[in-house]
Amino acid sequence: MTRPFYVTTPIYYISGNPHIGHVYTTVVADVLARTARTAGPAFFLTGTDEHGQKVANAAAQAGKTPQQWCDELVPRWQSLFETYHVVYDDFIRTTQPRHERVVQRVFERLRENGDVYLGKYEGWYCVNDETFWLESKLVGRKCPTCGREVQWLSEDDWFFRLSKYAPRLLEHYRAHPDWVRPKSVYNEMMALLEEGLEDFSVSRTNFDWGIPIPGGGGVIYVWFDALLNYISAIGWSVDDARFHTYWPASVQLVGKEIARFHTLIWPAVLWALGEEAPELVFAHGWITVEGQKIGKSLGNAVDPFALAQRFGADSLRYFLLREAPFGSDFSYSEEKIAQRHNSDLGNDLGNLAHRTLSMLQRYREGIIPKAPASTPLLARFEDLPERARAATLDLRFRDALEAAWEMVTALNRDVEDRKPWALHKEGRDDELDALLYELCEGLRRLAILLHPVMPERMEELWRRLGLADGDVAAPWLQSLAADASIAPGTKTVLGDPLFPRVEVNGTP
RNA sequence: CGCGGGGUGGAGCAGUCCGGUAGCUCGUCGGGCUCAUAACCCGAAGGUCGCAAGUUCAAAUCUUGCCCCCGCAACCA
Repeated sequence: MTRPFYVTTPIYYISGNPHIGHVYTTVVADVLARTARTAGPAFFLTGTDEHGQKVANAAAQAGKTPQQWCDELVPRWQSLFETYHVVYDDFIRTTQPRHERVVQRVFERLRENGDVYLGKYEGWYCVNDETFWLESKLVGRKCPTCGREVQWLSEDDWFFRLSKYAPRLLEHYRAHPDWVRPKSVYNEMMALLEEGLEDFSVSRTNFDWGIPIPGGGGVIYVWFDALLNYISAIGWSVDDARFHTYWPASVQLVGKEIARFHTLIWPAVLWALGEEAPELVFAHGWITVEGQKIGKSLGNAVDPFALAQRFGADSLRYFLLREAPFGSDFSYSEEKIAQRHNSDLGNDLGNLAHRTLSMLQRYREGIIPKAPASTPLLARFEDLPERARAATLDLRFRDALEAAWEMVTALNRDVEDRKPWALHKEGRDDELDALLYELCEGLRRLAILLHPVMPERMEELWRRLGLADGDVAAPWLQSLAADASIAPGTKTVLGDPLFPRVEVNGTP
């Protein structure tokens, strides 16, 4: 029995509404989980990060308690993920007792073994950014990030002994050069490591929206709290058997700006607890608009609900995975989405399905004809599913999709080469049957192959092919076996185009 | 000298680690086909791979210097 594939997204900080970036990470995790499930069990965790001063402030401004504020916002995130056909196995919230209990236990454990100790924290503090700044970084007494006044703060804090783990981190990085990807992030983290690491404060006393420190003395630093979600959700210290079924995680997805928390601090905390570091942390790039970072302050945030409405959630999923090599930044625009949608999905794949089903309707009353003795084209793509799955689980989504499109192109070309309309006119029925069968079986395989990326549309294609609901997500060993090919006599349905074209101009 | 990424035909990108005919998508132009969502198929034009020097039989790819753009730098993926 293979170990389950455990994939996580960062938990999302709910100080505002979700945007396309949140969809990005979560969809990627969903595609990984769905792909892993074609070969075995998987567990996909996402959730929300609800503590910290920013949330407290936002709630206060809205005249609500922080808990009320979170309770009202969480459903919005969940419905967004639902809109994008994301199916997670668990959704953790850092305000849930199951999480708070674990965080406190971790804190106690580390305090006992000395990895958390009492020290003094002093410095210039920016309330807005919840950040301490070195005097040299300040811009005339103002926060270099947000430009607000900073204040001098001095407090007794609990510290995590990160410095102690620097040698082990260095060793781990050298022994596992692929544990942080892409390479650029690995290099950056390696550089930070070589500069040396300092212990950092894991408690806060100037506000109280957080998990109380056992024995009093403020609340636990929100990042320390948040990181632990990855193990609290799977039962660390509560259900050891369950925990060890999943941990260490197979892939932890993060945005590149939070890579250091996940690749320097996180493994150290895990080691302090006697646990293993995750197998892979992948820090992906940013979606930019015209080369600019998306942000509320820039006013260029796009409502992801509206995008799904306009292009279809599956088209967006496809776009996000296909557009750029996973890891690098990529520039997003509605024109680009429309282009991908129209050309790749509408013209290539959608049209292939439509012309095939249409010819089948016209020439064979929609019934799958008898299977040909051999189909060289299908044989040529025999290993495509395995190649695509390997690329996907290696987070090379673009390569996986390009490989799938080679088959789409080959099928379209085969139609031109063999001219079914002529075969029909000339009454060459066996040849026509063979071609139509090959096209339908090709579509069946594409539906299986592309289902993790476009679950809803591929299920629809599956139904059009007259196949049984649910089987599209069956294990590949089963659905791609030689005897699983589409059965002659199956009744298909033409239907409307799967990916109707959208106008490219007319940007709202 | 804070760290890092990038500059490749009109646009967006791959290729650079492990030197050896510069590839993909879109767009443009020409042709074919008619089953199909003005979709599909074939062909063509278009690049001295940021600049300069070096190494080499050979450099987008290695070395050095320079120019330009962009991220990160404790909580916006």
